[in-house]
Amino acid sequence: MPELPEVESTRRSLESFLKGKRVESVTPDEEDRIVFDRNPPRAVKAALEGARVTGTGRKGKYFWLKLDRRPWPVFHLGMTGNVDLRRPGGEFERAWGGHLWSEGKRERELGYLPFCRFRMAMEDGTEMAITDPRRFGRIRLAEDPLLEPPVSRLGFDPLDKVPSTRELQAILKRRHAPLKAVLLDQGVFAGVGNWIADEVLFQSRLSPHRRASSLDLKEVSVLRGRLLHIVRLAVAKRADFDQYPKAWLFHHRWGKKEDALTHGKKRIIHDTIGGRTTAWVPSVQK
DNA sequence: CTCAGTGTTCAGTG
DNA sequence: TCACTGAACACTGA
Repeated sequence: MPELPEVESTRRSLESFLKGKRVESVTPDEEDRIVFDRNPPRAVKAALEGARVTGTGRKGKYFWLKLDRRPWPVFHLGMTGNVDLRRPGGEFERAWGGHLWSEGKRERELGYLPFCRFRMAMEDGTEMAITDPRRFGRIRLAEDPLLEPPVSRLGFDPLDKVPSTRELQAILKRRHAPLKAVLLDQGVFAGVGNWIADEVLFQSRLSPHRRASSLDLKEVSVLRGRLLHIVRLAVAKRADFDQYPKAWLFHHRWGKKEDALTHGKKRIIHDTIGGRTTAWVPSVQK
């Protein structure tokens, strides 16, 4: 699920649950060499246990905990990763969405989270868990996340420093790939994922097949404006889908239904562009 | 049984 | 070197 709004909402939850607290114990999945691809589980455990969380950071879809010593843990949730949190004595709840949603009843009763790859308990009993069925997510250590790959290779974060329309046009001028593919390029638009890219194109009335280099200044300006609007609104809503405006393509794009229509009753079609399913509306997007 | 999926990386090619 | 494309990764659920 996680694109920028889900990850930023997760970071904010972590900030409120963990900041200022000391890590009591860490329980990684000891067998997992996929999620822990660079640093073994025991190294992550050693880095965290006994350290105090002083804050959190994020760029694009990567986020990290700041500790009172180095290195710091850096997380990526991949396609199916999620963070669950619980207050002392409480139940695990998802770190993003309108309300922190509860896990299923069975899991609650058993105190068990399916596909749990990492668990951390603070001195006051607060707990954080990462679940990830597909294991495309990653947990790594870094001395300074912003200065080392992969975070250092990211482009601009739409919530952070955004290039001017002219600067953005200069970047796009160099790219001949379809606009959709370039929007997904984390080296340009850090944090943009499949649904945000499609939503930006829909609201900008631009075809996902357009070559990025073909946009005129006005089109770049609209694209830039829609990107900022969509990301800011989604973050303001804490990535609670139900609160996104009814007119957003988001609510109608799922399922690849043959007869899918937008809020305005326009036909939605699905193409594969940049290797990803792209939902778009030919009668609106040119 | 087959296939797609809210993501990233790497190999091959131009 | 850079840009682009498609496959691979891992696993569930439709």
